[in-house]
Amino acid sequence: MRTSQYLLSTLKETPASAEVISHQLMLRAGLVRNLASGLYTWLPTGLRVLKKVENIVREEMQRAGANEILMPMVQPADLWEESGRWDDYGPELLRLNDRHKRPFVLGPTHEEVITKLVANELSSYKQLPLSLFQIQTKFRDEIRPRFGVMRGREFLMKDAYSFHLEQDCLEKTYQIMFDAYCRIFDRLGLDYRPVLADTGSIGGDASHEFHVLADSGEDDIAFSNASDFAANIEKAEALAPSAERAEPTQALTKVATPNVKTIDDVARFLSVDVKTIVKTLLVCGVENEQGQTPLVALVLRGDHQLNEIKTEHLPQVSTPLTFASDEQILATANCNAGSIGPIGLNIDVIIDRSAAQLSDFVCGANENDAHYTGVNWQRDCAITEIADLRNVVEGDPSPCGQGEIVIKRGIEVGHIFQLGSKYAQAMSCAVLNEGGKNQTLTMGCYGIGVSRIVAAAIEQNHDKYGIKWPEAIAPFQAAIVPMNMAKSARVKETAEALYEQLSQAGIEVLFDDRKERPGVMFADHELMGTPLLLIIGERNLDAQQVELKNRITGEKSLIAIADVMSLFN
RNA sequence: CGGUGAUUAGCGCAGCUUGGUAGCGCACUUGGUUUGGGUCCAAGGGGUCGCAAGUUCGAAUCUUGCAUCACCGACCA
Repeated sequence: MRTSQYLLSTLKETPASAEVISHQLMLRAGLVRNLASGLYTWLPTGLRVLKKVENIVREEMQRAGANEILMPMVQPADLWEESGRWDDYGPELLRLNDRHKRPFVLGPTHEEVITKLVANELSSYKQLPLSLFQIQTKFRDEIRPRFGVMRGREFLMKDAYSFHLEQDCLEKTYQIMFDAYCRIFDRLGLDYRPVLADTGSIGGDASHEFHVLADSGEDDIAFSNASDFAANIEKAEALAPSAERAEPTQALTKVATPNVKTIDDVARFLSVDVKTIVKTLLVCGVENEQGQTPLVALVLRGDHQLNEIKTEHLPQVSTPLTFASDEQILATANCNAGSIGPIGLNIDVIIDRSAAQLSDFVCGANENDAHYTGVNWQRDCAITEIADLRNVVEGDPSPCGQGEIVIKRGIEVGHIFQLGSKYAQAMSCAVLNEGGKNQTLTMGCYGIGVSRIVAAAIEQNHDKYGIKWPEAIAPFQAAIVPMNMAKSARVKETAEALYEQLSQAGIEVLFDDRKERPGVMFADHELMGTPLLLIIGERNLDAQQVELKNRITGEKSLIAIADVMSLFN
């Protein structure tokens, strides 16, 4: 490719809207352009990278035995009604009508379509197991698109689905997919970790997310500093404190705390550590026989954060997790948020493991502008139920039993999941088993955010000059950069000949044939992250040499023109 | 969904307080100059100032409404 025929589109200045480095560089290097919130056009350079990522993913999925298919992006609403997700999926699901006013959705994922397909196509256990995948555009109407293609509304995803008669077969395929994912991210040259993930409301036994480690990531990952343990913070268990609860030493005392509302206020007002305060959160419970939804109280140590995923798993708590309104709080606790405590509440009270271990603590008095000090469990307030409600924090013992928790940020680029039979059941996806009986299938699903990988790779591989692509996904393998080609016939001839030779050999080379000064060319190629520059100038032509510059190492060297081809073997 | 801010040329911004012919830098075009790290000089092209209504002789500027975009928050007990 010649730059004179190519849409280079590099920018000197960073567009103001770009927050994270990958977004800035994707705009500056001319990879993408924004169309509307969360919607991006892929320019030639960006598309080259995207296609390379796509091909690696495709090759490894095929190697793992999956068949590629392509499903429609627009899906009829009745499929979603059949699975129950028309009501459950929420506002991220973009719904639309056709000219006959028939409802459709833009596919955010394809469990419904694929399960329907397999239900129609398969009739015998002999056809199992079966893995299918597609690489296709998805649409999710995100509440807050951000970070460029990292969290766009429209994005490219590889989604694979496997179908099995039995759980052990699913587990085998799950492991094959796990290994395939490791190969994919290894080949992409990314620093990644598989981490335990929550299985969500769907249930199932196992789920792993694959995270690229980067400070700009939106997920917190809990690692052990002494083992391979890694889990999404949503999933990481906070173990019960090993120490016994200390005996009470203080008397229960009600103190006036005018205008003291937050935990920090309380700590400051009473001059106590936030760790000796408990906070009581009121959330909506599940509907009872009378058709009412009572509140549920959650008690946590002041310095801890509620883990919403763990909380949603509690049978008493409604899904999705909903915090009580001010009116509900007043009706239940006789006070405003800010003065709630567990003592005397006549609703379910669920106490976090760490909060349950406190003694002589502080809590709200269920009376505005009042708190209790010297509170002790059992003496002042019965412990009815203890659960793991909080996010782990650094320094907690690792749930694997070895070492302490360390927390890092990650970008989720893959997620594999043992789905079970939720969709197969809903869509009547069954085959005849060996005994001639209809048997509902069990499924696995396996996703990779292809477009997100491009951004994640940049987050991990850049410097002040621009992108430093891992070789496997660089838009070009090399660029030919002639010095003053317009003035030197020799330089021009050499560059043209080399370009011809490399192109013929199928090397992806960008020939910078613009009439630009060297500095402009160098800056553009460094911004775009071309791994290897072939610099052709008068000064080395007498010796029949070109200069090489490596983008990753910055090393320069000379090589005979005749030997250039050998670089690409 | 809540809060904050923004919207003026392809990009980055000024002008608005105090209403009176729409500007700067980058990019682009032409000519010259320079040529191994974003040269320099000159001359140009390009904007319904987000949209709509209002005030006014006159609105980018003042008023109101709307839209879009961005950031923050959605842990309050």
